[in-house]
Amino acid sequence: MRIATWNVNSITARLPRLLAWLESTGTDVLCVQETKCTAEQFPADELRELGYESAVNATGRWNGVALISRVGLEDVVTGLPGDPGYEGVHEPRAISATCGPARVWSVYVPNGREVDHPHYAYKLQWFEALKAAVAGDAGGSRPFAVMGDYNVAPTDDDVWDISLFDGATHVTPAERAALAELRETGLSDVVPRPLKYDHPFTYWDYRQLGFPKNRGMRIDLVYGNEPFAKAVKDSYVDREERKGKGASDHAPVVVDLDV
DNA sequence: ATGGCCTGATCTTCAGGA
Repeated sequence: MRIATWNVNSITARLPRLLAWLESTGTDVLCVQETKCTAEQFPADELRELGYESAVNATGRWNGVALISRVGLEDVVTGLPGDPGYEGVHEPRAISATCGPARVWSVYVPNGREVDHPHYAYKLQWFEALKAAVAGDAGGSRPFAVMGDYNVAPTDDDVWDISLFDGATHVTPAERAALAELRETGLSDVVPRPLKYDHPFTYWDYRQLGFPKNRGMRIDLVYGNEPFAKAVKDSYVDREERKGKGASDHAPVVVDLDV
């Protein structure tokens, strides 16, 4: 089974690329982030024509997550149980379902903006709720993974130049501690291989030739439990999809499972 | 080419992204 995660930065703007990519890669299950659409605008019909079911948690121009599957989509849970909310709003940042042999989450962790911004405290609270919500399945015997845009670079090597991140979000000890606590529920970081250069970055800023200069970050992560991790045969970042006009600023992370 | 983003909505300017 081929499973992947991809922050598409608007599923409406990305639709032609998304459909072509699903067909060319033969992906069975895709976790999507930043749909940037309402539930009504979500392209369920176009996906169904390709043979995919979909489940979506989206409310408009910001955030939004989805699961797309051609191997089953059952027991959908929309949203994050215990979600702390931001300014009184429960944003669409999580959805989970059973897709064939695996239980899967698609998550879009809050950005945090600045370390002293309320959004950063929200980010850490959101991680706490995520940990509590996934702990049971993480320790279970069924293949299970939390996949998505974590908005945290796990190590200094996961950004192109750590010296440029002094005081910035995405690399702070508190954010990395949140990742470590999440792993302690029984999850491990399924690190993909890069298709070029020496590090599997998954995001490159649109600005200042970030992609051609490989000024990237690895912030799109696959956290799998032991049965999931044992089934991994290959994993890679599809940087080809970051190329050219009409690309998202994130590349898909693909995982091939022997399940 | 010596400087260079993209998205959708509040829609010709903005917030947000990371």
